Amino acid sequence: MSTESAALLGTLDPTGDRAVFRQIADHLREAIEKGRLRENEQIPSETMLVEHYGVARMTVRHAIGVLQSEGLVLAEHGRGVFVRPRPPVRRLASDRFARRHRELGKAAFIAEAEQAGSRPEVDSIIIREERPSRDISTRLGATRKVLARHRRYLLDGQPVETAVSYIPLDIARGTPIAEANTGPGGIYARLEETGHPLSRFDEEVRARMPTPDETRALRLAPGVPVFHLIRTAYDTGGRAVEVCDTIMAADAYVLAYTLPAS
Amino acid sequence: MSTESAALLGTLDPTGDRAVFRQIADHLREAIEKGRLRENEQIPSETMLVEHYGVARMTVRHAIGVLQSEGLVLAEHGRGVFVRPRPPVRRLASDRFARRHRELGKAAFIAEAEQAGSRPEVDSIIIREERPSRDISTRLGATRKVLARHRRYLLDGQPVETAVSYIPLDIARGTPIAEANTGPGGIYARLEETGHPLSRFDEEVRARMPTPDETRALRLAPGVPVFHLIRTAYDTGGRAVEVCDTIMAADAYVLAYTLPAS
DNA sequence: CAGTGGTCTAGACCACTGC
DNA sequence: CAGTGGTCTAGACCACTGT
Repeated sequence: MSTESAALLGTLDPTGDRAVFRQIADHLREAIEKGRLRENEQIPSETMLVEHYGVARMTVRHAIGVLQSEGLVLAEHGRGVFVRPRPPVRRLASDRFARRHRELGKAAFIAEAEQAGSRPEVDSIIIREERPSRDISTRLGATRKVLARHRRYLLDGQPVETAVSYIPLDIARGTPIAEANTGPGGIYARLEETGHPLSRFDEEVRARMPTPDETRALRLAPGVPVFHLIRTAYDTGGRAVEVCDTIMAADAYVLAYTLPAS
Repeated sequence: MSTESAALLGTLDPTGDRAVFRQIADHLREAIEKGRLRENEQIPSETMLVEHYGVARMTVRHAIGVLQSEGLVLAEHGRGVFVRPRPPVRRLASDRFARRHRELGKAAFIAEAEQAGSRPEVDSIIIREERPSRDISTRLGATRKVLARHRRYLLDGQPVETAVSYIPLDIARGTPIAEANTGPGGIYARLEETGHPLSRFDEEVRARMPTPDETRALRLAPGVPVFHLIRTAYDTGGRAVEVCDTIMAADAYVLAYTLPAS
């Protein structure tokens, strides 16, 4: 492997003012981008890089740390450092909450996953009454008591999304919305049955690095940001009847929207 | 300051198996989240943290590196490490390409910025004919030659967004679309005038960590992901007439969309 | 100038993986 | 067991900031 890495990697430029660890990171990044190192392939070990470049081990580790925080490689303790594969991507279409889907009788996530040949699961379900944060309360029209539905979604055992729905208590109490199983079509179908036909959803999208809690809940690799979605559902009377706060692993999703031109 | 930091920070738990640098990062993160360290406030210097915890300097630096990659703090050489303020956020509404805005005669970016009291600029403009990538070509219906319009947007001197528009050459050639200044309402207004009234836009949203090029072009701080938007404009005949590929600093934007319920 | 962060060394010991 | 990455030390010298 040592002759291979000599071809794979360049040599340091000692005159330039670019830090050595950055030059090493540049070499490896280029090898990945040019395809000389492929997905899931192991990059040269720290020992080999130390020998190849003639630098201290901490310098090599620093370079690898840069690539990790860029999301390009993943270190596995005792095995090696590997080029990160692009995970399969779920595409969320802007019509995913259209009524015709609800009428098919399955919750959106389950139906989509099964169609894609994945095994969907929902766990960590907590349903309880809460006093909403200021932000949630504002979005729900100054509501003071809500039903909160927490849950986590998994595909083939891999967590991909956590979500919390907030529904004003006067709407949710005594309905299947307060049950673990909300029945065919999910809570949106129940809202429409109980006097709140839906007119539209407003969705806000943010992206940021995860908190340690989110890293744990979604088993995120280093260098993977999260999408933070806040969706508000309105009934035909213009009342906000649900706010859904969702965190998703950004490398597992493409969000698709259609915007009107008129 | 040393007495203050003793109150600010906890003490290490030598029995637990959580690494020392993680414990130090946890203490600082908690201080930031609980508000004991405010926006733009300097955190204790490396020297102070070394004394407070009785560890090597590299250990303290590792802890600070964790917080940097989470986007919580920003190190300034020779000054100190500071709690990152949340930058002012631009909100992109889903009606931002509605015809009524174009008819006001200003490009969307300029109009929005001036209304918000910011000073908008556009630079790095490159307009040239290109052969599109496979992906762009597919989105434009297998077009083989396109006009590419590269540019960068700034607010108050701070770069916030880079964008490249691709327009099939048979549509763009000989029109103001091929000029640096496309005139009132921008290229969408010109497309509508030249036989391509617009019907809708499809927009795809991704988020990931930036490449080094993007870090430079947008002057991104460590720990800030980017939004990657790919928007396709369709005319009323169903033809894709433009693809716009945009990279935005994710900490400067909230994307807002409206989804239909029916 | 003193104080700050940035880079780098040359070791040490540990924990995990796979044979 | 050998080889890998993870943590940590105790120094060194440098570059930048502000007074």
